[in-house]
Amino acid sequence: MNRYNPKQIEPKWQKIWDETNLYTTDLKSSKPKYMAMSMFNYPSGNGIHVGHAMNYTISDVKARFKRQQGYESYHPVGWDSFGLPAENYAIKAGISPQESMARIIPAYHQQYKAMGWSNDWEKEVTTSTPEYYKWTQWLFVKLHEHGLAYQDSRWQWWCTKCQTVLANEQIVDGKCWRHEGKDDPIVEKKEVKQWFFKITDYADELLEATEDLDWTESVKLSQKNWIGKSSGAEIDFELKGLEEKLTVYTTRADTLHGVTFMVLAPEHHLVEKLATKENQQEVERYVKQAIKKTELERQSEKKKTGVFSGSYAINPINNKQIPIYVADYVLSGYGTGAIMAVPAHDERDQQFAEAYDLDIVQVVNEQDKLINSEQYNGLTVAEATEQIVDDLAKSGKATKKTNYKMRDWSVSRQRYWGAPIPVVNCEDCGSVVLPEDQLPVVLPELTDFKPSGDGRSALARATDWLKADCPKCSKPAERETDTLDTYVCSSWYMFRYLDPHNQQMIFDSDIANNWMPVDFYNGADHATAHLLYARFITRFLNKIGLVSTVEPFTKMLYNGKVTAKDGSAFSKTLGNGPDPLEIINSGYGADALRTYLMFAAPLEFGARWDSKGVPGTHRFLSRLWNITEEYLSLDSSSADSEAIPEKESRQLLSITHKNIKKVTEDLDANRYNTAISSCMETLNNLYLLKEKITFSRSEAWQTALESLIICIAPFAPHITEELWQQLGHSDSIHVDHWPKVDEQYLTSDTMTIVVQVNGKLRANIEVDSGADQAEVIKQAKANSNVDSFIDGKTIKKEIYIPKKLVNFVV
RNA sequence: GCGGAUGUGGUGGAAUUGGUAGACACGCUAGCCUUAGGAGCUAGUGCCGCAAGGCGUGGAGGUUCAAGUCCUCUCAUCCGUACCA
Repeated sequence: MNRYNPKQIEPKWQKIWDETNLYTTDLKSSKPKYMAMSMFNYPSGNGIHVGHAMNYTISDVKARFKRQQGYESYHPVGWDSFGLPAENYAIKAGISPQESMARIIPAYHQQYKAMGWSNDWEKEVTTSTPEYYKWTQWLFVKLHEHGLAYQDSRWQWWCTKCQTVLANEQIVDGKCWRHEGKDDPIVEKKEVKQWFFKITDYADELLEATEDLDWTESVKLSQKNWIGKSSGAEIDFELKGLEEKLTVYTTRADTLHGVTFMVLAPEHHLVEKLATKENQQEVERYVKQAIKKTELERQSEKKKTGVFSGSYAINPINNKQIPIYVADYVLSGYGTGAIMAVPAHDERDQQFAEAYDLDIVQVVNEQDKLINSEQYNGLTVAEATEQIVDDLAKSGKATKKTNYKMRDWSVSRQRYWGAPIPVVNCEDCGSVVLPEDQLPVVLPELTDFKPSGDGRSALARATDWLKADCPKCSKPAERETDTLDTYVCSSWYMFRYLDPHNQQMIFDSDIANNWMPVDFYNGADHATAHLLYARFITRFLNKIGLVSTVEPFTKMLYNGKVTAKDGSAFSKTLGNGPDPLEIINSGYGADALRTYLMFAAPLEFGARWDSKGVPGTHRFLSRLWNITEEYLSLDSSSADSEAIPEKESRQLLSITHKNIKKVTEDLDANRYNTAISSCMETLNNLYLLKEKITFSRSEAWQTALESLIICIAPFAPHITEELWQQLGHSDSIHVDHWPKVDEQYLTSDTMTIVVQVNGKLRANIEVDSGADQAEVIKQAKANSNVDSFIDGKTIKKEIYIPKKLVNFVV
């Protein structure tokens, strides 16, 4: 008998699948479609790690399951190949990012294939190729055309290591998302001219649609918090001795009588004007020092600081004079960058008031009613908020206003390795976006990829490339040296997967309308950034009529990460994670690795790495192999091999169909771990049955084995393909083979009834399936163990749960 | 702080509408077998107890014939977030 040898069969089938294009998707197929994918990979020199193995196996199992069920299933593959690591590597190693990608990506091909993932390689997408980024640039042009891309000079988070601007989403614990190590610097602020995408225009619809998404709840919640909608009002305060007004945003207009001071953010444009002569020096000093501070420093400072400006504002509700302070606990980026402070009802204002000895006036009592508020006394908070804003609005001093935490998406990066922003800067016309027919703006080849040193990217060194004629006035001008944030590339790649070679359009709308949204999407990261950007861009593509869907991903599963045995993260820098290829090559094979990762825990939990785990699933697969080999070695020529007794056949088919039902339901519901355990249980039962009943080349045994193998196929594609073939099939198990549950085998002649006395288990009895309540209770009482507990006692109550349980209360 | 989740054997984890707690796997124990291997097979394995039986899902109450599951309080851990006016 052959032993199970993954080292032999896995490469064999990988080669056959490749040669027969088994996983090439026909996007125009008449079959129902299914698209399952994981967030695509950022290729680095290190190759795949066990976390990738986890992510892509999840979507692969899904794609395989659907393909077996008869869907035209698409499991795409691509590379998010622009970005910093490749550029930094290029600076260090002295080879161009183009060159290093050309080396790295083919190595990934080998690894993906070794994992047995059913990717469609004909439609592979690489974001750093001009064929792809032409359309990333095109997207920029279109967004600009529709008023959703604009340029603005702003204080931006700046990573000194990357020498580039960062979006809020790219800051992790006050540090750059690429440099969050212990010795890495905290981010700084720098005023830079940037391009922005106006995602805030879509804030409301994104927020509203979030509720209905079939996504992991925690991601939905993060997105809601990230958008951070709040309803309030803007209120104008007149300034003593100044023409200008000070506008504040508040959600608590009801507390207007409790305002005892105003606070401006240090960056506020009125700070300079409001600082009186006596206070000027101190204000300037404070502002200078506050702007330098980083978010991390502000966080660690528990004490509120600030300075008095010397000026006063007039409270529009009662004309009282209120002192104006400058303090860094007020942020310039939120609301209007200025607040009305109500120390009695806001903790931060209270801390500030206590530190600077300012008045605290309570205006709301414990019953949430207004006090010390003149004609508004007695109103509830909700009533007063409404009425005060209405009253002030009559004289134009207040307007209702909705505010969002979410900022516009900054997309400019001062880096070489990205899609050039398709803009020409002309002395006369300013920044001019290129017309479509001048795309792509191809990234020039360079030898030195370091930022130019003047705040611009390395592209400033490409002197020939820099020269371009202004599309408006045709005068000589200079190209933009910033490139696009890589999140732009990844915000629309799922569309390109559907039409990767199209030279005329970003993608074909007919195909996209058939295939979008993606049915299943998973990943262990990017809850807010990428997943929000992709939703935004999809909505934009819908608005301009390119696709009928508004959401990119129907189902999003936020899976857990693979961690060390104690639950701690594998460190990238230490490289202490297990190497999937090493595990495969050591003889356990990809099937055992895949099965372990999917079996170890629910997908949302992630898997804890246990070095005994893969040997465990390898044992399971070996047992599947061995029983099949033993079955195949039975004599198939004799007449009595045809059939086994009806009762035995029924036993076999009963466990078989129970398993089919369980696995089908679990795969649909993404409960992979219990699907696998059901298959293990079924296999154990087959081993037991083989000793108890006739083990022969019979239809029942053939069906039992084949069904089990089909159910395991999404997890372990190689061994199942091999056994399928050995069982006499010439087609692939992976296409259009999924068994139907036959209900007749799910019922049985007898049922097991649990018998309790006073809620405690006393017996399990087997009764006829047709038995009624009286009959079941009669048999329950007849049980000797039950009898010993009820004998001589009065039965107060008999509870009967049909087909399940009897409980005697004595 | 706030928001969200999760607490079940030595370990990872199972348990439809409340109805046999611990499926499946790892580990461990004993026995068998052999081509002595990273094997394979069989049996056992929540805790206490010789047993009958009792106890048991972070803790304390409660509802119920019956609670891992529902309610109240409480503790712990993890994740997200960070002065959002």
